[in-house]
Amino acid sequence: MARDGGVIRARLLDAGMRLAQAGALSGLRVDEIGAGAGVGKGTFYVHFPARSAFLAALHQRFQDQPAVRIERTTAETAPGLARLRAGSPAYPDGCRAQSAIKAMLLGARSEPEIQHEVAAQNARFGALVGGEFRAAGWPAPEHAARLWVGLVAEGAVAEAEARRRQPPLRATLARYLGATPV
Amino acid sequence: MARDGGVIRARLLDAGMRLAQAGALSGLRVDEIGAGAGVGKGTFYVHFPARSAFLAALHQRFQDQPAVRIERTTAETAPGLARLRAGSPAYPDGCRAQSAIKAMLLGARSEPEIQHEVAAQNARFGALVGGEFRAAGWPAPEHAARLWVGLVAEGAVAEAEARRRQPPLRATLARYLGATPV
DNA sequence: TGTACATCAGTGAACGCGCGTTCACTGATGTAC
DNA sequence: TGTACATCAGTGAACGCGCGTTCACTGATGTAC
Repeated sequence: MARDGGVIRARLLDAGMRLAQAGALSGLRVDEIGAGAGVGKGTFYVHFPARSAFLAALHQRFQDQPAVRIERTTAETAPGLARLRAGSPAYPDGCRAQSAIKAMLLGARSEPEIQHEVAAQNARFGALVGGEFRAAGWPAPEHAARLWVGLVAEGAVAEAEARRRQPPLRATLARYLGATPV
Repeated sequence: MARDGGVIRARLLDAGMRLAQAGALSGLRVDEIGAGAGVGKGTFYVHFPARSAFLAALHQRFQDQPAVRIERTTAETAPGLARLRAGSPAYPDGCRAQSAIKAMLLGARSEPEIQHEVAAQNARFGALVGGEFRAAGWPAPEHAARLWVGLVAEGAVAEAEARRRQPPLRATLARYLGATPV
């Protein structure tokens, strides 16, 4: 594992993502994950102490992608609603490049085994967004942030179901922020 | 069952709600439900053909309460954003009276066994809300409606976690609709 | 009123299966001399 | 270069447990005569 740079571990995670496209996180089976990665069932436990740790790693890996994308997009914008408007499309874009969105965004929060990790992730994200609302002078920035995160996630799920970008949906998102496009 | 007016069936559903407070829907065990209702495990199958049917009934029963409440609240308001503003607090209020909100609102959509029923419920709700946005002249009323439903649900979950009404959160919800309170 | 019989909700032990986890083993790779 | 040994990722059969579902039985209630 140290020697091969984590190739098999990565392949297991890849397989997990692929399988999560089809169903919920709770539907992932250890042996299917192994089979999907082209390794035996026992190999799974060489790389992960338990199924729940795998789920947590999978979720983390999923969230990394939109997070990185948002950072890159907004690095040079000043805090405030403008930055939210600039950064929010990055979230569905970052998700859309991945396949298991619905399982991740809908299922993860209610998966008891990883609820804690997921909540932590969301809180970190919420804190970031809260800063923007505070800079914009909204009266209850934490609440606004929480709702906004939920809104963006819902939008991402909708795009995932439609299987393509939905500009009117993104415009509607922006409108919720207070912009009123024609 | 016909004779007793469905008392035991109701007690099973009550027990299900009570148990769903603690964990996810997927955590509900048939024998625990029976025990919670004070009946034997086998009795469960006298009243429900399978566990999945029970989950669907539970979710339906949960959604009925906010639905009724919204109808009652908005019956005499004209269509449009005003009606959304008037009706939306009814949703968290209707949920808050119940205990299993998080399981219902977060978990149900990703529970493969009842996904279909849940989606149907949401669609019905979304169509209703879509009418308001259309009346208000929003450019993409279906998208707005879907996002709004998600937003209200997220707000209800947040209130459930806080275990009390959150007026600033509700004000923030209203603000997303375009009102800009001081 | 009393007796025999039918019905059916309720019961919980037993069944069966799926699946996460373990473990003794294999064989490839690295190291010492 | 060759030999012996150590290490450790990979393997899959076997284990064990939890849990949904079944089923033969009980006993209360209703009905016929």
